[in-house]
Amino acid sequence: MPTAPPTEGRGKARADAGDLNLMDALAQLSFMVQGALAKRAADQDLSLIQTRLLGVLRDRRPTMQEVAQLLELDKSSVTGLINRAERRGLVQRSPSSEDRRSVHVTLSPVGRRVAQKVVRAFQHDIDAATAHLTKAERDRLRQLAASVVAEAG
Amino acid sequence: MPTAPPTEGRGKARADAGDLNLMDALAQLSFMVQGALAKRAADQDLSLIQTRLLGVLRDRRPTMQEVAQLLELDKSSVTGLINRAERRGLVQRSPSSEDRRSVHVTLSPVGRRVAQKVVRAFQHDIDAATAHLTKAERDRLRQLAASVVAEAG
DNA sequence: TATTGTTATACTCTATAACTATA
DNA sequence: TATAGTTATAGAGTATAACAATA
Repeated sequence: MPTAPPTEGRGKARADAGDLNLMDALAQLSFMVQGALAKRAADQDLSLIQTRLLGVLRDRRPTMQEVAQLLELDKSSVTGLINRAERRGLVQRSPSSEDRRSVHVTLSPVGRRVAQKVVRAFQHDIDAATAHLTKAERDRLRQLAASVVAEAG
Repeated sequence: MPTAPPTEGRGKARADAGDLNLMDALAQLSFMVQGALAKRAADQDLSLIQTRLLGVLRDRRPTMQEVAQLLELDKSSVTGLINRAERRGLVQRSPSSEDRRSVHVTLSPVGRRVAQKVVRAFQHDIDAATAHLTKAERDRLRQLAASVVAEAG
C-alpha cells in the first residue's frame, strides 16, 4: 500500500533502496517529508494547513477567495482558518480599497517569524535525511523532484 | 516556503527544474504526491487517514494499540477511527483469544477492494506525473527516494 | 444577476482525562 | 499496579447551504 507511512525501519539503506517501486517510494517519501514538516510545525503550535497558509502569504497579499484557490479550500473553510490565525496574531485582515466586498490577508511580523522557525527546523530535517547521499546524488534528487513538480504545474 | 503546494504552474518543465533547492523540491513533491493520494481516496469517500488505516491492515491484524503505534495516533483517536470505518463496513473488530482486554482489527473484503481502487488510481497519477522522464530517470528517482526512506527508517 | 465573504450546521479527526475491564 | 480499550469533552479543520453586502 502506498498509504503506509514509513512503518518499520528495516536497517540497511542501500540494500533496501531497491525493494520499492516508484509509486511506493514516492508515497513513503511524501509521508516522511510531510511528517517532518508537521512535527516542526507542531513545535510552533501550528497545523500543516496553518503553516501552508503562512507560506502562501510570504510574498502575497491575497483576498479570501484567492487564499481559497491557493490552498484548494472552500471559502467558508478559509473564513475559519483566517479567524483562528488572526486570533493568534499570525495574520491580519484588511479591507480592499478597490472592491468593498473583498478582504486582503497579510502576514504579521509574528507570523513571519514563526514560519521562519518552522522552515529552519524543517531544513535541518531534510539535511539529516539526505546526509548519507553524495553531493551529486542530492543534486540529482533535487533536479528530478523539481522536474516532476514543474511538469505537473 | 516549503509549505506552499504546487502553487501556480510555470510551464516549461526542465527549464524550471533547477530553480528549487532540495528542501523546496522535496516539500513541493510531497504536497503533490499527498494531494493526488488524497484526491483518489476522496473519490472512494475515504480520508487520507482512513486510507492509511486500510493500508496498514493489508497484511496485518493489529490490536487497537498497535494501530495507534502504526499510525502515530492516540488510542482514543483510534477508537473513533475504527468506529467510523467499521460503521462503513471497511474493517471489523474481533476479540483477542489470548488477552481478553485486546481487540484485533481486520480488513473486510469491501475494505480491501476499496483500498485497491485507490491504489490503482494513484498509480496512474504517479505514472502520469513521471511520464516525461526517461526510464532511467524514473529508476534513479525511485532509487534515491527509496534510499532516503530506508535511511530514515 | 453574479461575486465576496460570513454564518449555521454537520461531520471527521485529534488529544486529554477519566473510566471499565482485564492482567 | 499496569495495560487495553472506551467514553466524555473540547477544539481544529472541512464542506454545503443560506445569507448579506456589494458589484
